[in-house]
Amino acid sequence: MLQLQVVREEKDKIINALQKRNIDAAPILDKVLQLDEKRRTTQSLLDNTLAESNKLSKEIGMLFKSGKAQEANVLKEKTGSLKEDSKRLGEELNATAKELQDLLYQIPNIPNELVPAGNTEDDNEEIFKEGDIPSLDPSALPHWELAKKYDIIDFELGVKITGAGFPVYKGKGAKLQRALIAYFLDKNTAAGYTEMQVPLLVNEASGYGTGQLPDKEGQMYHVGADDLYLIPTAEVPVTNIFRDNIINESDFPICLTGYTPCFRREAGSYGAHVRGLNRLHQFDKVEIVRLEHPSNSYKALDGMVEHVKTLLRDLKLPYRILRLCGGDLGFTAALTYDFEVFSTAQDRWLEISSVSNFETYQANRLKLRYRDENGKTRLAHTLNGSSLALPRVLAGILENYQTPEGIKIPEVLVPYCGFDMID
RNA sequence: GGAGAAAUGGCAGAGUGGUCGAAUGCGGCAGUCUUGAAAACUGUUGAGGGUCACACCUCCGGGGGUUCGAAUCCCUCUUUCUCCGCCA
Repeated sequence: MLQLQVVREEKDKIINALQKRNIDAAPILDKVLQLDEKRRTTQSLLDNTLAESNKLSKEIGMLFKSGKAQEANVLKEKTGSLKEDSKRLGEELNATAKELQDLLYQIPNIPNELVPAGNTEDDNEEIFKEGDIPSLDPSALPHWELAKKYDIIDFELGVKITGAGFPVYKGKGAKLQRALIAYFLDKNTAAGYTEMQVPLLVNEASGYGTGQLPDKEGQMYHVGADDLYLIPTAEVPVTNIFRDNIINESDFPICLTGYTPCFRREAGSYGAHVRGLNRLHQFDKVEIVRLEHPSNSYKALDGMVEHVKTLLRDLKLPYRILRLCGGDLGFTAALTYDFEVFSTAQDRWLEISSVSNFETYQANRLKLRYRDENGKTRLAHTLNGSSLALPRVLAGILENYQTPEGIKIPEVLVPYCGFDMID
């Protein structure tokens, strides 16, 4: 959520910046400013009314104490109309504040100046590419065929138990998955991130805090009986650890990592793009989250990108990094880098990580602040990234490491797996 | 799931109708002393709105009510603790 103060002071700048998202923000910002004005006027009227009746109450108290009950009763009568006024003004204020809040929720984050203009994923900017694309045998298979051939992932079984998009990992497939999780967590921990295990269901306030609510509730599974949401990413519970917190400036940076399953309802895709592991309702992911001082958050973002690079380098997977364009940028992000692994057998890039700086956008909703050197509270910056999303890494490994003899295990994972070949 | 108790500032904890945004202790910050640190001492220290700055307003788990006036009384919800039951 944008800060009101920023909207007040930099309206034109915001309108300009949001054009990159192909949004004309002028009408909504005008409405916001108008409501803000109204809110403040109403607040001021209410404050004066309350001040008046506070004063009278004090006087009445004094009078009663000194035995002047009659005079007190005269004053009492005066408070009646003040009470009505303050009730009416209070309701008006609440209604205005709510309307204002709802509008602010609808405005996405301001893109960083590095964000390229553009409408779709085709307009994303490739900024880095590394790793050799292996030349596979013409008989090379996509991962869903390999999964069947070596009996390591069973999609039909998942359909029986739950439904489409809930695969069952079997034997060496399950073990490889567990190895990846352990490996990623170890790497993240070594890089200074503290490992956390967090709840997989969150309440409504947490959903609002990181921006999944309102508007995107359709993407999350909702447990109606208890009004809880299954997390779509560890970002939600991990970042919400700090909701309503004021932290010391000296505590920056705060670096956390966590492994969780992620649950996404993901409506509306089709064909090969959802085959196999490409798109699931339940998948595993290791996430990194950082809380940063505003002056350091972009340096931190670069640091996170460098860190994710090392994971892919170690796995010897060919990948590229994209800077997302305005049209593809997430609602809450100011700048996002996507990592994609090349799936040789599918002949396409698969997104496996998304690393973003949210600046103060989430922090404003979370009321996540720090105290600066003058003792003033200011909003912190939040960042997060996948390190990494498991299924597509798995797909990439299966497809790129396949040989006529079987699927080789990337060297760094062999100690975690306890085997070096799936055959 | 049943019975009882409780929810106050970063933490502990006082406050049962008016002068309480809230005693006190710890912690934090600044200073004195010290070569430096510790200890001791002194001062300071909740958040939000509002204002050029003040004034002023709101907040004692959430919501509602009684009252001229509520941290304090009433209703309700949530959470925590103790005991019992069930259970990985």
